[in-house]
Amino acid sequence: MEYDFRSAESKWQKAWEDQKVFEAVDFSEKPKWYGLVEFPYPSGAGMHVGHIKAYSSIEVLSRKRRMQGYNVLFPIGFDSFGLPAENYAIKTNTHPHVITEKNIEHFTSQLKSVGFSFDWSREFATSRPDYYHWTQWIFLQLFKHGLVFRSKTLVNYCPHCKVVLSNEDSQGGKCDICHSDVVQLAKDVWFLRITDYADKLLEGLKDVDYPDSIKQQEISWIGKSTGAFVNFSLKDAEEKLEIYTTRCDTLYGVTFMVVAPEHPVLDRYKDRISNWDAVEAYRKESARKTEFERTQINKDKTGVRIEGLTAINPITGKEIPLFISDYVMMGYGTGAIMAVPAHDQRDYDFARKFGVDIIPVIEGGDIEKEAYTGNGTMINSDFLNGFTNKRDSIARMLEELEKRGIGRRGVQFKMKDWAFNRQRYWGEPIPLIHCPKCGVVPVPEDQLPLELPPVENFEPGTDGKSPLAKIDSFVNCTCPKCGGAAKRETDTMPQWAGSSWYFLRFCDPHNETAFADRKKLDYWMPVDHYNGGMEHVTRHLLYSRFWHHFLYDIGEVGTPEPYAKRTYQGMILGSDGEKMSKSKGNVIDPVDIVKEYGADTLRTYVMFMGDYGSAAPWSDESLKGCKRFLDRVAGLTEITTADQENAKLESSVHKTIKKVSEDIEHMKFNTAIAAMMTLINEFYKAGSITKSDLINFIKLLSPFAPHLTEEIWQHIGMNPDGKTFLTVAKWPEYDEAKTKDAVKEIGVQVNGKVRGLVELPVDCSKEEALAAAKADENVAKFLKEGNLVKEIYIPGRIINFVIKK
RNA sequence: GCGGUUAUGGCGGAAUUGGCAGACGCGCUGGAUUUAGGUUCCAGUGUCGCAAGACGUGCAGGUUCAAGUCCUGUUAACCGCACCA
Repeated sequence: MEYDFRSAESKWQKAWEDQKVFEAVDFSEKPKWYGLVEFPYPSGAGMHVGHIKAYSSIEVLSRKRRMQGYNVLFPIGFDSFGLPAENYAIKTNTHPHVITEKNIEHFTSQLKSVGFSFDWSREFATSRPDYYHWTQWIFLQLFKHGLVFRSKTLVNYCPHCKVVLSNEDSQGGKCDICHSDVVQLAKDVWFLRITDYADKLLEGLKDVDYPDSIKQQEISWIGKSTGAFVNFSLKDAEEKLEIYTTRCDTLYGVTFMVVAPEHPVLDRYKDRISNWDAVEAYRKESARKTEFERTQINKDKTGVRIEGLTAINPITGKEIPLFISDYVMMGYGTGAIMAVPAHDQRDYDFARKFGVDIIPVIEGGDIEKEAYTGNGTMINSDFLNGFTNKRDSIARMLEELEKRGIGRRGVQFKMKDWAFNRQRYWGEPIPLIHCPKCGVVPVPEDQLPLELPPVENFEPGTDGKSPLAKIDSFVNCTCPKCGGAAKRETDTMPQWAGSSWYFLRFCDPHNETAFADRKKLDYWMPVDHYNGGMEHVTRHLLYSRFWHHFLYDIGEVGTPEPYAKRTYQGMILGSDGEKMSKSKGNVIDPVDIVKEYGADTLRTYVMFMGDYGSAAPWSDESLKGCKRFLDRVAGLTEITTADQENAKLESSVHKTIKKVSEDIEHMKFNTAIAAMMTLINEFYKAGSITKSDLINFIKLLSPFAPHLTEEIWQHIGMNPDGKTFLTVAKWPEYDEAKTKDAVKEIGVQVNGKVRGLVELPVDCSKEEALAAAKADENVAKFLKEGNLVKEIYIPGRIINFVIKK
């Protein structure tokens, strides 16, 4: 068959679109299937090959589901708020809206050229008011339920981007956008209380089908630990200093305390601290350090002893010294610790440097050399002496602490509340109003969307305020509560806000009276299969699960978890094995590939290049191999000349249907394609095939190479009216009986080494099998070398003779 | 330091879960077609060996009739978190 992919691909894309083949129908007799991919940020650079790989898995599954008779929702939209558009706007003095819409248009045509079967009728962009109306609405619900709060605390601040960042956006002490070092600044910040949902986010993982690697990463990010809060008295003071510990049973070994430099207790006792100058100098120094310096260059412990304040070990009553040191973080626990130098290496290092006592309370190790962190019998610990099990001694101590009223059981999370405001223009305005009389007042829901006002200059202010702060007409407003003069919040939401609920909007994208109709949500949700990048596990995935759990709690959605199943794709590396980057010059533009080799070749190659979840380098040669395969598929029409089904070929076809069907389900796309390559090799070897063989073959290939197979389908007369598409034809079924061979060639081993091959009926008896094996000349030769002591026959697998020499 | 993942030809990777290691593709070698290059087609291709055969899944042991797969120890690489009390 003559096949020109350039004309055929655009022809079929148009035909599918005209006939609305991929539009999902709300409510249907068919079973529903909701497949989701992470909607793209419409960057000016356009589509990346990574997008192709990320989307192709759900694309293939969606196409297969349609052929299997499902009502499929496979939507796409744009996550279009964000810094790149804004920075570009600053550079070129163009409105980010204009740039964004232009990029969306460009991205749309690129995505369409690959032939993805998205339901474009549901497309939306998070930066359009009809969408962010509802992002703001959900924010107001969070506010009304006490999950939004403002607090002046130390936050991650990027001096380059001039924005406050969430913990998730500053992992490793680097700004996620520009990779500058993040500094700690005390700022007034809006937080979302994601920590209130820490337990639910942890528990919810038990009910979803995510790979362990994803679950583990979420679990460690949430970082739940159980332990105890213990109150330490300060000598001659009312105040108690509370600490958090996971090993309260080592309390007898506590010989000093350390508080974080930022700990507020110090200010309250300023007058009593005789070396206040030294304390303050140390505080200033650690404040100046970046997160990187504080955590990475930390081998040498530094600190200052606080003169004039003494703590008391609540269990022994002994006086112990108090220090400040930046190895204690204000952001975890209470910002103060009890130090057990005998059994914690950090405390040990500190104690050695500052000459504090080291009292062992667990037997074992060599305290002269290092802290002992292993298990052992409790010593020097009064009522705990003799305990050998950590769990028992902790339980016993907790009991004692509670009895004496000096401590209690407690839980801590590493995860922090979500810093939710950005001092930038291109994001959802936070719908809150500051009223001098009423305090913080939410914008009434009927006034949503609170639209972004036009701005002349997108540059963030040097005063750490958003560009919106410069627009008087936006800032000045009346308080919805008292009607007095008030000021609007001028910060916007972070980039992650819009994507925290977008999968819900796809269920009802044009709704003007609600974020989505509840009946439609109940029909489509949860997402059956969500594929995306590993880099979103501790951000988008966590954030969106949080919002969904919240919406569930307030009765807006029907399930706590939004995604029934989550998978991820491995990265496509440059052909040099390095991560693709402009500076390395190893970037592959998928649009170039579509133009030169066709969308089908690109799609097939991306799915064939290796294990879906693993990184794999790009190879032009392998890509050409896939093109060759598809050309051979096009050539199949030439050999579709047989009238009679060849039994052997028929069996191969059925085996392949089974293999491809199962492999797609398990996301083993590479072996699915390999099986089709094997089959086509058999086809050509046989010389001729039947029309039925061809139809089954193109059906299997259709999800991967939809254009070529659609063209063949028409070519062989299966689409007479131009509307009977292969794309929605019935997925082939296999006959289990025909996938089973009557005879099978199996290996014959002597002492575990293969010495021959015999062809045997699958159901043949042990006697027959062994006889046939022994008849093999080479096997017989090896059997002569010793006495036969054992005969093993596993039908269909192996024969093994054990001989003794 | 903690958690996770991985290690198989020249390369990307297979192996129905303990049963013929290297499917499929790339590359390479030889041949055919072609004026040549490219394309296409045929044959070959783990290593050593003329062969018989021996060896072979990071390394060292072990279990088993049989180990890429299970167990013990070990090394390396990658990813995530990290002074988390």
